[in-house]
Amino acid sequence: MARTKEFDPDVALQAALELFWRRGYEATSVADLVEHLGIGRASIYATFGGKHELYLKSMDRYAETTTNLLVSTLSAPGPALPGVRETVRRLAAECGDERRLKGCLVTNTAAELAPHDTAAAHKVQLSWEQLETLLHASLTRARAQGELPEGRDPLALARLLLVLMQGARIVGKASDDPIRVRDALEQALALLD
Amino acid sequence: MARTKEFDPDVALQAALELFWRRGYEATSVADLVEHLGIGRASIYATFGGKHELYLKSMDRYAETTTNLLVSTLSAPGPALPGVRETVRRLAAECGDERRLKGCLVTNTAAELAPHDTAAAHKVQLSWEQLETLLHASLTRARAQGELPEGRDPLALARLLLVLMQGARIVGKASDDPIRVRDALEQALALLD
DNA sequence: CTCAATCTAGAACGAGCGGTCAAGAAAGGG
DNA sequence: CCCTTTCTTGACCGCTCGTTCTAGATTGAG
Repeated sequence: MARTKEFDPDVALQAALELFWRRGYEATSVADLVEHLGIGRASIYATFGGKHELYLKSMDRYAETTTNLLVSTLSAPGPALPGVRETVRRLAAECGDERRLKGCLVTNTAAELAPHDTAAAHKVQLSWEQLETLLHASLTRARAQGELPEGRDPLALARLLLVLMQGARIVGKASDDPIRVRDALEQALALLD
Repeated sequence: MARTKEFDPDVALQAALELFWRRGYEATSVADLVEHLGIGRASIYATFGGKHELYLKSMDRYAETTTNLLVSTLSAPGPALPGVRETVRRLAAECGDERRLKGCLVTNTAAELAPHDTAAAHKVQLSWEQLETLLHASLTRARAQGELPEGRDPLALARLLLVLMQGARIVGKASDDPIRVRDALEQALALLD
């Protein structure tokens, strides 16, 4: 048999995610990854295949985590709107502390890589499709349960929230005034009353 | 006297803006700039000072152009809301053709540079401040003229539009379905009725 | 104990980066 | 015509990038 790995690939992937999330793709060098993952250069290439593949795998890990959180928030029985509000308000809270600097990995990827990296762009589209679908489902349920006034379009509202959430991540990243983002998000939530 | 320049610095700056706008900061090399500006490497450094300074000057040029367009659209006499609607709908139109791939230089800068480039971050904040102020002014005028229903908060609405517009640029960049962005923007415009 | 397999550590690779410099060309006042 | 000044050209700098390779260490089956 062969020698056993001295590190946990899952832990290393999480560390890579943190780094890419905070600094972006181009600004993260392989040397940075070696330092923060605590494993050798060659081990990274043997385990993950290279910088670009590692980034894509980090995106997968990120999507799993956020989807799980999203599903559990939006799938509570009973009224559906509170889950939607909580999702939006959690975002507003993140834009109010230091987490805002990292933004959202999907949003960051859309801005930095999507125009010239089809694999990354595809993952971005999948993530947005999923978020839109989950919001659409919740809003449809809300309307069926009478939580949403007549005449509101659940799909269009879901798209509004989707686009607004991406904007909030971007604005939060470069604007140190959390009130601006909170105002915007609260205005959108007012559309649900 | 000395030899005269063989190129127009203004034209060169505009070409640099186009390149940075399309590809971003890191992905644009000095060699790319030499090729697209049609001037020598040393001329770039003598005229603009270097890649980073050239980027900041490109941001200034971009801000001038967009501010001029914005002001002229929002400053028509009479009703104020049509100008706001036109501004938002023009954005929706841009997200529907190939211009969506470039996004907005300010939004792109916020995503790529703001966390670790204070000079760029400052220019981003100025641009947003200006957009928010102009929208706020128009919405305030609209309410004073009775175009906006009672109970609407002009500043909060301006912030909603600001954040939403940034989101639209990002989503438009990586999503080839223009309906999604248009739905979102139209939903927001519905808040003005 | 042997051996094949798989790990780790780190040197080394070519390519590309942003930036600089030296040499020659153009312009116009004296 | 000369001379100072500023331009252009293109070679060149040191450095960092992502990736590969080599050498040696560790593993467990036979």
